[in-house]
This record gives sequence, structure tokens and C-alpha cells, in this order.
Amino acid sequence: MTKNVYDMLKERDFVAQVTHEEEVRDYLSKKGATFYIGFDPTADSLHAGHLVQIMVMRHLQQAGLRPIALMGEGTGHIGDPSDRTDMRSVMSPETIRHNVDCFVHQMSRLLDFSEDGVILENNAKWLLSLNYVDFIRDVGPHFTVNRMLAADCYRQRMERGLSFLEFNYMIMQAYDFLMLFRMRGCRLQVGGDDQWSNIIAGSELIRKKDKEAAWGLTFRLLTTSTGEKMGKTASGALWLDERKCSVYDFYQYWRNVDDADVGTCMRMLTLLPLEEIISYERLEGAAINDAKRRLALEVTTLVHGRDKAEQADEAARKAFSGSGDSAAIPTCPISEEERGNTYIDVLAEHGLMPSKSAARRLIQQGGLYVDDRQVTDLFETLSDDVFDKGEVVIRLGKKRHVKLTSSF
RNA sequence: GGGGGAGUUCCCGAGUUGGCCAAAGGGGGCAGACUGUAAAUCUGUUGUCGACGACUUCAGUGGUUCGAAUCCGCUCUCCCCCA
Repeated sequence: MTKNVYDMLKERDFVAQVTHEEEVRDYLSKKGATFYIGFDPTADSLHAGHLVQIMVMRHLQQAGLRPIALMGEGTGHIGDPSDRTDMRSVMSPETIRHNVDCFVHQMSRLLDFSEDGVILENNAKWLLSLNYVDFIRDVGPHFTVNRMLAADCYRQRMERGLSFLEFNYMIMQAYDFLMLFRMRGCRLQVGGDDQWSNIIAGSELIRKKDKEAAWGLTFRLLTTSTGEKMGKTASGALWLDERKCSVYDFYQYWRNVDDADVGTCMRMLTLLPLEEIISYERLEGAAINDAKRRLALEVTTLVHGRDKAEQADEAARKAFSGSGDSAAIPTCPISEEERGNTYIDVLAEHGLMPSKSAARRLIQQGGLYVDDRQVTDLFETLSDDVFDKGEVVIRLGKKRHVKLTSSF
């Protein structure tokens, strides 16, 4: 047995479940063998979770396989109930369309869509024009409601309620797999572990309808060592779009992961050689910070490019240890009219704090610093440095740094 | 279609003999201590504001009352049982 990509994925902690280990392993050793991963256009930007999927694609492509990135424009009209307790809100066709466009745009920077690269597909192509009766007569007989209800992905919805619309999601995804098998000879679907039920539904459909072999492989969801989903910030998902999450904040997210999670993140989200990762994993105590810094730099580079990643790294050094270039620290433009306003007003006004009350609390609790000087006076007004020097760096709490700049 | 139950602050969830409720408790968030820009732990805080007081909240709306999250009418939403 020679070492192949499958083993590599295992070594890097990706693999969660496989339908048929030997066959899949064998399939993955074939040059040009096709596999697909689906992307649900639920937002106008990819987020940290998608990064895992993208890395898997890159690794497999590197190994000579043919990846298909399937945009779920069609399935987006239904909404995947997997792994969630609440009902998805129904999105308008325009929104879904727009989200797909955003995904494709972002992915073009992360994946190789060239001639021999990743194939882009969109299930709107075959799903939206389906005729209901024809469709259920075609695939319906191959599913039993009994089994579907027993599926893991629906279980947690049994209490809260699962609409018939959402219930159909699994069948749609199974149909996608069938279509890609017929159109592209794709015999393997890969996805997050929450997709397991949907994936096996597809491989079974191919077996039943076309009497052909098809397999599924899921990779671990990005979770913390305590089981919580990673890639969540206070305000929601960790977006890859710079406009929704600054490069600096993105960098800081990874710089701040728990000690216990650094290794896994490195394995799954960077292209560093395994040996190097293992040596990082051996670090202990404060030295782990070196690993985190490397992790942040690598992941940020992947998403935003080397230059921006290095700027973020510089800015972080400046913010936390005084030396470095503060260029990448998030800025907040202050207008001339604000000269003389209190910090409470300024912080609330620019959304740096959710309300004046919150800003007031921050100061009362000693969490506001201006140029490393703690603000103790509740009514202290904006430093003139903002206008005279053009900028002043303030710190909110232990970790948030913001550069106030004059905007004229 | 018939019968029953429920809708509370970011979430879960107390509170319904009307005042002591801006509303228990937990989670989460935020700030501080300790540290390594980690975890765990501890402390404080967590509606808004011109702030030891004032104002707006307990699905919506209209009432009863000196006074309502708590009582009554209507509306909306959700759940459950029967059909």
C-alpha cells in the first residue's frame, strides 16, 4: 500500500466518515477521478467553515483529482435543515443568485478554475426546471420516508418541526449527485460531516437507479476541542470577505484560538508540511504563541494574500508589543465636527460600542486607553492628536485596537 | 374544522392572589484580576439616556385600575390532541 491522498487527509485530521474506505482510497489514487463538494449560497460571503472544504479541494486537486464545486443555487431555494434546530428563512431567488455570484468571485481567488482545474457547476441547471410529478415518480420510489425520518440530520428537528419543504432537501441533494455522476462520471461526494445523511442518500440513489458504485466521504467540522463550532465571532460568522471582516480581525481570530486547537487548525487550514506542524504541536506554554502566530499568518495569507497577511501581522505586533507598523489596524474616520466630543459619544456614534451606556461602562470599568493611557474621566473628550497628528490609536479592553483618523 | 396550551430582556427560562419588576437563575457577551493576545478560575457588569434620577420594555392592540409582565376583549404567531 503506497501512501496516497486519502492517507494524507487522514493524517491531517480531515476524515470523519467514509462509506467504503478501501474503494474510496482506491478511487482517490486515480488521476482525473472526479469528486464534488456542494456549497450552499446562504450568505453573500464564504466563511471560515468553507475554508475546510476549499482546502480539501486543493489537496485532492493537487493529487491529480478533478474537483467539481457545485453551487447550490437550486437547493438554496429549499434550505438545508441539517445540523440546525431552527427553520431556515426562505431566500428570494435574487438573493440566492447574488450569493452564488459572491461565492464564485471569492472562490476564484482560492481555487484554480483554469482549464484543467476546478469545474464549476450549478444545480439550478437541473433542479429549477424539474417537473414535480415526473420527478417524484423518477426518484421517489427509491426513498422510504421511514428511513429518511431516521436520518441523523432530521433528528433534532423532530421536536421543533420540519417543514415538508426542508424535508425534500435530502432528495434534491441526492439527485445532484446522480446528475453529476451521469454528466461528469463523478463517483464521490465529499462534504462536512453534517452532510453525511445527504451524501449517502445520493450514493444509494446512484446504486439503485444506475446500478453503479458511488461513494461518500465526510471531513470533520471545524470545532473547538470543547465541541463548539469554530469560526464564530461575537457578531456571527468569520467572513472571508474583507468588507465583512477586516484582514486584521481575521488574522486576530486565528491568533487567538485556544491552545488545544492550534494543531488541528494548522493541519486543516494551512498547507504547511505535516512534520513542521508536528514540531509546532510539541511547543508548550508561552511558546505556543509562535505556533498561533504562524497559523494566523498562513491562514490569512491563503485568504487575503501574503502582503495583507504580513501587514496584519505587523499591526498586531505594533498593537500588542509596541513595535511594528500600525497600517493594518482597523481605522475609524473622525470628522472635523467631532472635535471636542466626548469619547462616549464618539465610540457610540461610530459603532465601536453598541450604545453610549456601553461606552460609559467600558470607561467606568477601566477598559478604554488612548495611546496607552487609561481614560478615567467619563467625560474626557477626543484627543486633539486625531486632528493635529491625523491619527491616534485607542484600545478597547484587552484586545481591540482601533485607529481614529481624521477624515478630511 | 373541533379542543387544549404558549408567546418575557442576546438565548434558555422564572415571574400571572395586580404594586416590593428594568424584571430571579443559568448560558452567552463585555470589563477587571491572574496569564502567554491561551485555557481554567475569581470579581464586576450586561434596556436606554442629559445617570444615585428619568425614560421606554415583558407578541400586537384596545380596555379595567390610583397602579398591569401579571386582570378582561380582539388580533397575530407557535405548539399539542382530536378530525
